[in-house]
Amino acid sequence: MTGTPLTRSEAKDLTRRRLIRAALAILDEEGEAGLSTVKVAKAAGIAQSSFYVHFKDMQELLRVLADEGGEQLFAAMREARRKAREAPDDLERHRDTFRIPLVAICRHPELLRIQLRARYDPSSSLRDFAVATAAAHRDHHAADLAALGYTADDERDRRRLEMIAEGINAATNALAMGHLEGRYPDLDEAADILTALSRGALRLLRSTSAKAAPTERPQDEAAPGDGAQEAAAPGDGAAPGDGAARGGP
Amino acid sequence: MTGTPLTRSEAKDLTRRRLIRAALAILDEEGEAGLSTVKVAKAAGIAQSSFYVHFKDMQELLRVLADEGGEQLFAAMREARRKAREAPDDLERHRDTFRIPLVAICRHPELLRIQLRARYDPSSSLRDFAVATAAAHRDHHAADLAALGYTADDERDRRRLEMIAEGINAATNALAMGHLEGRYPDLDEAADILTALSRGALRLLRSTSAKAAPTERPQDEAAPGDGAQEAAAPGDGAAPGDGAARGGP
DNA sequence: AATTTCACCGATAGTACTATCGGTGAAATT
DNA sequence: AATTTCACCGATAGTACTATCGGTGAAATT
Repeated sequence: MTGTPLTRSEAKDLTRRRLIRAALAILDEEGEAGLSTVKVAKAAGIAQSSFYVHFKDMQELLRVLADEGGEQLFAAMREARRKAREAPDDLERHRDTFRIPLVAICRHPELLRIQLRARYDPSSSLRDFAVATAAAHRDHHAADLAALGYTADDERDRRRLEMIAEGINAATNALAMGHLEGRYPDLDEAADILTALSRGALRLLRSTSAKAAPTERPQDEAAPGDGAQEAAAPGDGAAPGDGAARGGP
Repeated sequence: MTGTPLTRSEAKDLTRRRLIRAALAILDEEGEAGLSTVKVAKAAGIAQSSFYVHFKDMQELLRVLADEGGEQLFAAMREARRKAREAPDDLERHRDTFRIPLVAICRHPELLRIQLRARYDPSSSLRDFAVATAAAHRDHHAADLAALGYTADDERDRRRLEMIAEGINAATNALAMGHLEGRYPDLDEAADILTALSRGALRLLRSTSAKAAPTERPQDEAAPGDGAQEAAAPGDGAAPGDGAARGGP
């Protein structure tokens, strides 16, 4: 309200941030097609032509947005994994592995929404970013599974881990969006479903990789201090008529 | 090559179809942002202004496209379920429930791609269509699970079935796209992963719903002739430390 | 105090697109 | 054979946007 003794570059930086903010809001509300220098500049409170004082063109603003958004998403994910590792017991910990990403998504849904849209849109300037982010999440998740003891020695197992990670990530995104759309009011329920999905897939991985290399002990090169690793998988390799029976070409 | 004795309305219908074809191709290759009456008309071999002989505006063409595409997708899905029911043994049948949708998607990837893009894009004319299609698939899948004996009596179970269906569908789409991007060359492997994911989730559903209503026999109102229903779930309600332990509000 | 810098402005040329309108010739109808 | 219909055409007015350019005044520098 009182004095705003801003230096010139501070003021510039402030408008720059206002532009980015405005772009993010418009992107979320109207989509990439609704984005224009006119709208962004107006929303930020400057003339359309002044847009170019801050960015070469809209493409550049989007690139900056992608960088920052990616950073934010990744930070949220790191945080999630960290918190999950801190959980009191292994049961809560495993559930948190799914609940925390859900919560993180719901805190900044616009980032995921924008990413989901751009992922398969060839006309999107954010496509490369979206593809890279999705890949990073997938690899991160797959690495996490590997650290849990589901080692992937041969090509096929590695691919399986990747598929599980990608599938679970897709399901996580879908349930988070469903929550935001009001269909699944309780995030804990969603986390339970994801936990169950994950367990099922990992059980498959366990049993067949045990068949492929029966003498191997997956704990060997696992992450430190993960004693109980996967409380589930009771009957283990016993799942009777599982897909494992097939011996493809 | 020889004579093309087309009646006037036949010729008109032909150009109309060419317009739709062209729009679909451009939509897939360049996205909704790349679509224009200029491009579509040119690709169909007519003048831009003649576009309006066939459609009121681009919006209308997209609506027609959505209707036809939705019909096609749904037909493919019905076909998939039908084939799955025809499979020789229950094992193959269950796997086919996942393999066939994957194959169907890969036969016409542009339809899914377009749908995935529009799903969360507020600027898309196809958004309503995409949302409706996704809901239809989810409900269809959930109904399928219910028919398998996973009855959903109370609100919570119904929601769980829906979440599983939505999660599995999202994973199916993700793996199909991954296949098309060359990451998962073998669709059978992807089907195995989906089967495993599904089994895990259904095991959860089984065990907790058995706890909630222990005397109930789910076969009662299930689809006819599904004797073996879910070969898996061996230890059944025994899964030791599953999420079922939690009794949230 | 004089000078320079620069964030911002309004005006505007250029681009891409939509949607209408009058005209044309062959198909369809009479 | 005469007339009508209509799928298609080219031209064009209108809209929305991008990106540049010269100008301005306050901040920053000298």
